[in-house]
Amino acid sequence: MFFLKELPTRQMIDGYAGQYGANAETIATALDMMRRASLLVRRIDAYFAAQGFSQLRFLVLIVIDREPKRTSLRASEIADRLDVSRPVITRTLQNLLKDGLIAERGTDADKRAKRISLTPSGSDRLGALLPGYFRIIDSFIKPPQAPENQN
Amino acid sequence: MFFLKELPTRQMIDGYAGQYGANAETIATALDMMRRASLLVRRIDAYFAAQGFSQLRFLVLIVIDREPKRTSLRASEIADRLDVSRPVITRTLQNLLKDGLIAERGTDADKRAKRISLTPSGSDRLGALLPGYFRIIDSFIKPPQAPENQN
DNA sequence: TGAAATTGATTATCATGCTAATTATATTGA
DNA sequence: TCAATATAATTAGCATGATAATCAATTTCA
Repeated sequence: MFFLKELPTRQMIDGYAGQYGANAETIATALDMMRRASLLVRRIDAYFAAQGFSQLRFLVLIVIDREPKRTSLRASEIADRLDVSRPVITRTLQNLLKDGLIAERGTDADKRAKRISLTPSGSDRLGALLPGYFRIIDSFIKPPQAPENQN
Repeated sequence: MFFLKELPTRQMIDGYAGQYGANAETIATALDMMRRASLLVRRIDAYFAAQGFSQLRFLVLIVIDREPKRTSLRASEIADRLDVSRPVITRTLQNLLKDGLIAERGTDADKRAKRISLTPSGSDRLGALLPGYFRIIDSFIKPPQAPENQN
């Protein structure tokens, strides 16, 4: 996350960056992108929090659901598809399991591994969350009224 | 942060979003922005962590340093300029104080408030961190070789 | 003017990210 | 073949984000 509310003016960036040979235009573009993305991520996180959920749990359900030709993934495959450390995957799966949104089965081939699949309840939950998720993203990019700054 | 490594194809987005009336193009743009920003924030965080620092501490130093015509800010003014909760500001200031990078003085006008200023050490630290910071941002936007995917 | 409300800052506690270390199973190769 | 190495997953413990509750000082206004 990028927490600076008021981005520096081009002039200010020059004052900092100019002496290091960085391009102020480039820096301004990157800072703006980070700030905008942070605001969007904030909204998305707030949306999931309001549903007693989290973006990461949602993404776990998504990667299982979207996998072509398969209904389950190993924990390690889920970890491969998400840019989050393994222990966080473990904990997130434990929570999803506790809530009955996924099911685990051992694998025959490798006794260490687990196959994770969505339960009907997990599918339902995912389906229930998707419309709001897309609505937030959609309205963020092309706002009905003024976006940004909610404080 | 947005943790999905492989963004969904346009087709896949249509499969999810189309039924909810969202524009797949818009969604794809937003997901791409979030992913790119997340990767950049990761690099920046790694940079500061390698220096035993953090992006937030850096931003605190920046907002004090860049304030025109003043050499100190109240804690609450710092909080106003950063999109982070007050308790996090308190803790971050405590750490910066412990490291001797900022100094605190009470205010005459309001005995609750604190005026925060950079120490020479804090100024030096900020100056030492800036070049690397801009270099990362600069090279992320226009990469010398291939960017993205470090795992 | 003094009780009520507000404000600046902090503490307590929780959630969620991380790395390092551990456990159990599989694989490799001298 | 069996010791060494690698891999899947977990546990332990830390850092840093959040909210709710608290304390002290200030401001408001009946």
